[in-house]
Amino acid sequence: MKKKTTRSIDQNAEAKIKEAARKLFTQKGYAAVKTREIAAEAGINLALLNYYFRSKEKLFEIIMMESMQQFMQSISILFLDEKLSVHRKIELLVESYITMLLENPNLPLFILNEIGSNPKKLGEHMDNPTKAMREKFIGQLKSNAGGNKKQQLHYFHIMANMIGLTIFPFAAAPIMQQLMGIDKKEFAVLMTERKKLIPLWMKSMMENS
Amino acid sequence: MKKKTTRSIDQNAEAKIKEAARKLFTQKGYAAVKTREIAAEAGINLALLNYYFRSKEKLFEIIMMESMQQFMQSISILFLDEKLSVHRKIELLVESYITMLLENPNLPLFILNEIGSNPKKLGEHMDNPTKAMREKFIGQLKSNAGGNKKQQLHYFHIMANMIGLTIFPFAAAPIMQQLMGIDKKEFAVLMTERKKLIPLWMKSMMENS
DNA sequence: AAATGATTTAATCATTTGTTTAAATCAAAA
DNA sequence: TTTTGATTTAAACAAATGATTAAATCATTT
Repeated sequence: MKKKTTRSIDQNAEAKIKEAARKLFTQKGYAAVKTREIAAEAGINLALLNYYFRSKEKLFEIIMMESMQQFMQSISILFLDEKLSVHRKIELLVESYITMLLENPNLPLFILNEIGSNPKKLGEHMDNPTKAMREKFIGQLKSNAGGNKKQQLHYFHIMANMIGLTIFPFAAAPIMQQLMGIDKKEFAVLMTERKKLIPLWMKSMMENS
Repeated sequence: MKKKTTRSIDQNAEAKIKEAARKLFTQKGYAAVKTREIAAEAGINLALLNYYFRSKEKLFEIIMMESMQQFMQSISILFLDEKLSVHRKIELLVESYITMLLENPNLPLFILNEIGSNPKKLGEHMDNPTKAMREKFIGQLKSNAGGNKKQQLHYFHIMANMIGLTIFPFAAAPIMQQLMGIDKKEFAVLMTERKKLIPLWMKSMMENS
């Protein structure tokens, strides 16, 4: 009995296919990517794709699930902590997200698209800890209406702003760069600046709304 | 000599095709939409599509161009005005954008996607007045570093925040709605709230950055 | 009414695309 | 070495897809 017989020295085909698929799917979306393209990018034969993953759709499902997890997992760990204040959580979330997005710049658009065309399936891609954390955070936001004079900002605005300020520049990077004449290096610097800036903005936003 | 012989009473085929194409393209993107689908949605024969517009790609080009113009035109008119302050311009822009996006909720994702995969073509879809206006506004932003104590916020941040706060909720609407249990009606109300809120947030952001 | 030219249709073509099949190749076990 | 089972390949299939063709239909002009 053998578990695995690695034939090629470099990297086994399964991993190469997944890597190629992830790159292409996140870049161009499901429909625009052809199976032959994935095979070529992976440097393997077309039939291998269906041998390892039963179909294009199955392969996509896997990529999608992993991307989603990567997207959610950045938060779930630290967000369950009861002792952290909302502001501290925002700091941690923004920091961790921007770091992750600098490595995976086209994750936002990919996920926005996929969920946009399949809103129902969102729940399936999320594990329970993630859901629990989200509930907790929203609860914490709602019950945070403490000693403020003015009425509390709707938690939708707070979530939308936090996520929007963090994620949007990545989704719009090509436009922004082209439109404002900024190259990839400057972009990275600016995004790193935002790790500190966004929490400040969020704070003043929540205080004098 | 005839200009046009409108056969069908309701609406001529050309317009119906364009309308169907716009709906489907903006919903699912170029590759995911099939010519037969457009024909069915428009309630016409497949060959008509190629009769009026030479090909799927040509049809898409038209939809894309019109969408882009719709997106840019909201701004170009009022933004050339020298006498308006930056803050007043922000108020006008946010107001006008949100109004337009409530009518066309999937325009943002559509444009982000298309430009994301074809950054070079961005310039072609923009007319000169639009470019002029953009230059002017950025110039106004840069030279606005007046009497502030702290150093001025990079204009990239200002643009990114203004556009992000305005547009992102629409791009992420399906996720947000699903995740936070908000229906379309509430969503519209919240977006309308943001017409007033975003300019306030932008102000405090630019003052104590 | 007949002619004209625009509009619309059904049928077909050629290519692309996802998937399958049957055979070849290779590494490890017997 | 031979066998065994996993891995890889070339070739082919069936359906989907963008586009074309040739004929039919309709509204208007003559």
